[in-house]
Amino acid sequence: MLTLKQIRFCLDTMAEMFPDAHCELNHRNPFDLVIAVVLSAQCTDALVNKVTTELFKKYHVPEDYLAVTEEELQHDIRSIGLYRNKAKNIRKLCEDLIHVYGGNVPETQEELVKLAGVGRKTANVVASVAFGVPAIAVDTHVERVSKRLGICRWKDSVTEVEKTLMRKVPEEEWSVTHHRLIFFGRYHCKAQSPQCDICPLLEICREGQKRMKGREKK
DNA sequence: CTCCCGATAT
DNA sequence: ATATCAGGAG
Repeated sequence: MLTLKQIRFCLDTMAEMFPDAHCELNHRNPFDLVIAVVLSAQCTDALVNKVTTELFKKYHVPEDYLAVTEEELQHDIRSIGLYRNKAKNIRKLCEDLIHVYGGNVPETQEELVKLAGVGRKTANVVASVAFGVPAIAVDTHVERVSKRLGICRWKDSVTEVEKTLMRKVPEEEWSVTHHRLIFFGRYHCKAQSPQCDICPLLEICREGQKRMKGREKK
């Protein structure tokens, strides 16, 4: 496990590598963001943006998603994958936004997670990006990077990864750290081809050193 | 735990 | 051909 000082080194290095790490899901307002993040489950953000470019021209408010049939919405998001679940969730989510929240998106994680298709990770992204609430959403990149570097343990659940990060990173840095971990994971410490050979964190990375050793015997 | 699922990289 | 992608519900 990394020391607090080593974690600091990781965060500072990632800040240099990705000084402009930010939310890459296109959106005009909190409502669009909720839709985009729900759609982004198990799907690249590039593909989500491709779909929402057209989707957001057709749908603007929760009522719009209820004005068409579920089959039509499925068709409009079909290239995303998991489109049956997502279409159903989005419609239920829009109903609740209208009936419980007066058509507005709630601002706290507690309220957000009650919405259909919105789990802990999505709630954190929306609260953080749309409303400036300090949060660390643990997605596949944050989890993989935290485990490879040794910020947390391999066996840790997503909830435990989030707790560990919140404990070891100052609250005012939660949101930027979250985005830097994602960029680091998405563009450098990639799932299938991590760039260990040119990684500035190799000296403190458990997994990276293991991988580089396994490569010498070739 | 399984299921949902098309697009893309490897 | 297979792994992976800003996961969540049952």
